[in-house]
Amino acid sequence: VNEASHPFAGVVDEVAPRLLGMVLISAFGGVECSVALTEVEAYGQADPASHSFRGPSVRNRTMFGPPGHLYVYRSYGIHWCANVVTGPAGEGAAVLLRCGVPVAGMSTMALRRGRSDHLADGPGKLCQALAIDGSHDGLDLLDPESPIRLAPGGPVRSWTATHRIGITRGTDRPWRFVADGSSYLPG
DNA sequence: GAGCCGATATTCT
DNA sequence: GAATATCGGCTCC
Repeated sequence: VNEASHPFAGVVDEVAPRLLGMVLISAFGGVECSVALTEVEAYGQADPASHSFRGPSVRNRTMFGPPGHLYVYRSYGIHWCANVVTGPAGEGAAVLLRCGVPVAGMSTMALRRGRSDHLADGPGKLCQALAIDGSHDGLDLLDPESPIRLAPGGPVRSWTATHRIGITRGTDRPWRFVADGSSYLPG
């Protein structure tokens, strides 16, 4: 499969909304948990808000790898955050997965979260519910053998683009994408 | 619900 | 030393 035909090889802010409605699945210990993505954010090349802005480093090197792979980083020293790498290898772009609605494995996700609501309505919570951590950085999300993968989901009718959350630079870019409709709202 | 704040690891100045 | 792509507990309403 050449890079140009890869589903996530395009420009990050065009790929990002296409992730809405897709199902992120984790399978550990024979238990499959999944969420349908409802909120994502694009982080691109020459983007001062992006981890890739200052070039490759030990932390962000996965961002500069091929598209469709999982980039996981630690946020505020406490939480894990998951991203889908986009664009051709070498570009350094990725989409942060901010929110999803539970699809399967709810009881396991509730155990991991220590509560039965608000299972994946935030980037750190989403990773905790799916048991995603730094050891999973670099996994190929489109590999059927991968314990963490992406699958097509129900269609998202429409989405809204707004400013990104929790950043202080590059705030002008409307690169946060939220699926419209009550069943897809964060929270 | 909104607003404040501490926890904590890694990067950057 | 300061900042950070967050969260949960706490106070107030």
